[in-house]
Amino acid sequence: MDTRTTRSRTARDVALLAGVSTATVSRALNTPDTVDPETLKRVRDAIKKLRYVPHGGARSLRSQRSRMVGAIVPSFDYALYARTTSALQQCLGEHGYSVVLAEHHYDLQQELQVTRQLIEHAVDAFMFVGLDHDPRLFALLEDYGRPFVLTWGVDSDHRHPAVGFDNRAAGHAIASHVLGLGHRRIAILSAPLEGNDRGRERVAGFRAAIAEAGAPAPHVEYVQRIALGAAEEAMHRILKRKQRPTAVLATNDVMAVGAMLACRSAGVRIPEDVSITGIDNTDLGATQVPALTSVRTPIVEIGTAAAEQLIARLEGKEFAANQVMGFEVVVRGSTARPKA
Amino acid sequence: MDTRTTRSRTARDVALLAGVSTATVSRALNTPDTVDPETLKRVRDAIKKLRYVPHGGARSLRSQRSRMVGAIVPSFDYALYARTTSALQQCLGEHGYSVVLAEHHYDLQQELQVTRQLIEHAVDAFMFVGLDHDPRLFALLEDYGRPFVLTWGVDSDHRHPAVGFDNRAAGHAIASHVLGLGHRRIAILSAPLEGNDRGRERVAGFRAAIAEAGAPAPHVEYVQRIALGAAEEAMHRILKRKQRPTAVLATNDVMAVGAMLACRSAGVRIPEDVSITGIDNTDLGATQVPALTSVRTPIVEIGTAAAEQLIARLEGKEFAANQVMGFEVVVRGSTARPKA
DNA sequence: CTGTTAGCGCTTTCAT
DNA sequence: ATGAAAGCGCTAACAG
Repeated sequence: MDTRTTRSRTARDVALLAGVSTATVSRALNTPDTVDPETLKRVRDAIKKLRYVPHGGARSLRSQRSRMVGAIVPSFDYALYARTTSALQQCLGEHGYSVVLAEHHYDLQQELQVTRQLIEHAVDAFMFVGLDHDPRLFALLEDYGRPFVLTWGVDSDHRHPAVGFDNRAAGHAIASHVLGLGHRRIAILSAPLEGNDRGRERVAGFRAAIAEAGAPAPHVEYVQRIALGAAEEAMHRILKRKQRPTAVLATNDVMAVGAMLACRSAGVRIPEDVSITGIDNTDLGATQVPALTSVRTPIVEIGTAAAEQLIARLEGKEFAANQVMGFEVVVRGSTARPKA
Repeated sequence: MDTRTTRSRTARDVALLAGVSTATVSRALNTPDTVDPETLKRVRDAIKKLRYVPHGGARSLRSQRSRMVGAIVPSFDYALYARTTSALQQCLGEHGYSVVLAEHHYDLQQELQVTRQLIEHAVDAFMFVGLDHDPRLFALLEDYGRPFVLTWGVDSDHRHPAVGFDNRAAGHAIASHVLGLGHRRIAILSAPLEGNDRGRERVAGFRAAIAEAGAPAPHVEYVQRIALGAAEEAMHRILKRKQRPTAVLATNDVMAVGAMLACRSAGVRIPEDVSITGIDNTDLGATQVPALTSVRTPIVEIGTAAAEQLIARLEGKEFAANQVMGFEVVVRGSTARPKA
């Protein structure tokens, strides 16, 4: 069964109604200033009357560009990527590009797969999250000449265009805050690190700061999935250890809030009994009682910068391939000096 | 500058390498069982070797279908739509469809605009949120023969396919819970209602329950945007009123948590001084102290059902156009009997 | 400024 | 089971 039988209006129909050729219809659409104002009006009227929408497939077949950009994120669920993508869309939309969004659930194989699918749909350029990717992904993008930008990290070797911030430095900064309060027995609550360079860098930053301060090496507790429930379970495991830490550094806010839930149900007071920190400064963390100490990361700026870079490249303009943005530790009620 | 110069592999290249015609390449891809197993293998090897990805534009030009589905939501930011869309993608992905996501920021004009853009990109079918839409949207979809499904509501007149739940009943249910606790002086904290049938229905449900209980008509305070800060401001306005309500019904969890923030900063205790309720049962609300009383809505089920319906329609199978799902009031610590 | 023409890469008859 | 050939709707090159 063909559900598409109704599609009929083509440039030909518009041309007929306006009394011009299809070439003129095309010009009216793409380079209106090269068309006589009167003709232009006739064409536009015909377009409106027929509710004509050009066929993007035919267009991309011919012109080799679709004006679509793919944004491939780990998960829609995590509010951060939603905000970044939203900013990306906003900016690209203003320049006439559509955004095709896909998620890969932290599976780099699936990331490769969906990218292939989007290349098939003639997507012009890509935004990816993080620096860790399957080598075949880069080969594919190279093969098909698709510009792309990595986000949420800094590629210090400048092997690929990337806009983001230094996750290791962010981890270092918030760990330093906690160490500065006097904590020495510290645990790390870590998201799964496979194919997750952001998490890995953050943990590396935690460890570096702890080592520099001369404190004992931290226990690292891994969380199965980036979800409140999983983080809560992991925190319960931490709380059951004989040497309970006085501070817990989580690799992101979701992990940290999960830890808070565990403390509440176990009757452990924050920050009196244990200090907790997140990273990313989400609403989820900021609205807790006590409010979560975290790192404000450049969520929206990343999306905007990524969009601007891609637009520049698609239009053959100059662009800054590698951009490093700032972050800021936001101290709130979930951290305090350790007792005695 | 052409950034796409690298694109070269076509069905022709594959055909040449495999020693067959392009027709056979096409068959190998689309109807493999009609191709000799040996030939099939040769073609598949060639495809792999050349890293060939078919050109979707050409395909959709010829076959009139792109295997893309558009999901058009008010905002990526609000976690709910992200979850629904995620479920939609999951389900469609398993059937070989890609999802193109777009947001319209509660602007029905812009919704029409992006839909047009997606039709241009040959999107086969659509999911929209809510029942309120520009009449021209339906005309456009009709014109181009694109199946669509509305979500997050029930179209009791069955004018359009819709899967969701009864927002009015949900509002009625949670208001009844609050009334049952003995509250009579009630305020409503409402999201902007323009083009937002979900909110409107929820408020209608609140009002109906209040009227049925014989309580005085509620004050309705409008929030500028669906954002914590805006809701917090609105709640401060409520708290400044001479007759302070004993309960506040918010049209969703974000509004409710914003109200909680205002109470905290104003030293108003929840639930002793004021009870607060949300709708949608998000993590944001569930993790507050006290935890937010809310309505669990069928977030994931909606996405899955929408996907299943669209797949069925695209494949010409039977489908249930209108599906109504359940919800459930989740009572937590943010509601209690009013004092004295 | 506008029309004619060719062809983008693919699928689909129609032959064989 | 496979190939030859036509053509989907559009844009770019070339005339005029």
